Amino acid sequence: MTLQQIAVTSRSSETRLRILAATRSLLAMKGRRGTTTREIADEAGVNEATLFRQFGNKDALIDACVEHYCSTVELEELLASLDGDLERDLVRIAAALVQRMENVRDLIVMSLIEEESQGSVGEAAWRAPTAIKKIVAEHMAKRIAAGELAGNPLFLARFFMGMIFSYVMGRKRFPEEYAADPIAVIEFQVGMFLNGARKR
Amino acid sequence: MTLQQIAVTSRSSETRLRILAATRSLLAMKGRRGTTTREIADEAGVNEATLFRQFGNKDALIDACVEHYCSTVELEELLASLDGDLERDLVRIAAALVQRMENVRDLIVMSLIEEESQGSVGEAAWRAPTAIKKIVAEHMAKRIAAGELAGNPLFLARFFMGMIFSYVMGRKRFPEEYAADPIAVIEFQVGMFLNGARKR
DNA sequence: GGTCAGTGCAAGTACTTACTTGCATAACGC
DNA sequence: GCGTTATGCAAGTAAGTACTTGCACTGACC
Repeated sequence: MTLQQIAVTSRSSETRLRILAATRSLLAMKGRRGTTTREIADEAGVNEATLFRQFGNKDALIDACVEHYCSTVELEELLASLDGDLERDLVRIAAALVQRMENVRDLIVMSLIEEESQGSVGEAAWRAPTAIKKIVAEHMAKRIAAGELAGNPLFLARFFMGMIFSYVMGRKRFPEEYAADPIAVIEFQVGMFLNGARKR
Repeated sequence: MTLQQIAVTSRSSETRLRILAATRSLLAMKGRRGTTTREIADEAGVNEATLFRQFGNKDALIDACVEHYCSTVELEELLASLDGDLERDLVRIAAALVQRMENVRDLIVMSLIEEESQGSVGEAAWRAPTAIKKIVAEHMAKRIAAGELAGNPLFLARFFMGMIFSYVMGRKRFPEEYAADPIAVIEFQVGMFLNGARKR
């Protein structure tokens, strides 16, 4: 690869990013079929032909978009931030989960539509959340072993994840109801969860 | 209206039902834009022209479909089935919520897509669930007043609803994970909720 | 038997949309 | 200045899609 090619690639990769961003936002609003390539090009401030020259066709573009925004997340920092205090740890995990889920919220919704759930969206959208869910399950298992919590670690993890999931979706669909401080809501939810699962 | 018209109407109303059913199932799979009138007609075993003669245009058809499947639910029998036992009542409410939400699950998902949430789907899909949510909130208020539960009735109702919501969605998206007996899951969830909210 | 609404059928219209293509131009490294 | 590469522009193609229309048929009612 010559120096020229490198420079050229960097120019083109910038337009690629703009196209991906436009695709993403339109996809969230209108869905796969509702989004037209012309709209994407306009939103990205790019000619429609450029879009096809870069990605080949619409499907490949959407695949690239999904992959780009669902790249595997580094979760080491999350794990590193846990300090052993049950409630504090769960709040931190919940906060991370809320953040990652909101990042790909629209893609998650798309993955719930039957047609999309078989495509690339279905798997990719849940990558970060399921990774965190695994962490949660392991955490639960430890705490159960330590006698702090009671129940099945997988069930608890699912419950925990569902709690966050419904919060993220609720905030999107009913913003006026969920106007409260997110931290406070997270703490309330974790509190409910902890009371519910704590061994008594 | 002559007797002939009545008979005719009953014939046409049967085809209307078939069209509505077809619309619904395709809508769930492919979304508003992804569903074509030709597909609907084929699925309903009806000529495409009939579809337009009956409903005028595609939008009106979809509106009619949504309205038809989101008709207000009679909740008296639910209220009547409550007997004052906190846990048993909550299980019954949860079961009703699961059932109604699953009935309109696809429409609920559609209502989460930005474009649809302004249309007729957005409001109609949540009719039954919000009606039940109101019941839940009143129930919670009573139990809080009675000193059995602690917290804000609205928050509790939201939490309760979110719990069920995530279960219904989870069952759709990850059927293998949620293969367990629904009743058992509901009881588990209600148990978690109760422990979480119970005054201590 | 005659009437009439509801439907099937086939063809057609107007529009959108994914995708292409040929050419001019701008950016960049040499 | 020169070649290469990415892009803009404009026009076009092929397919799909919402919706229409005219005609023939059926089946219930009078």
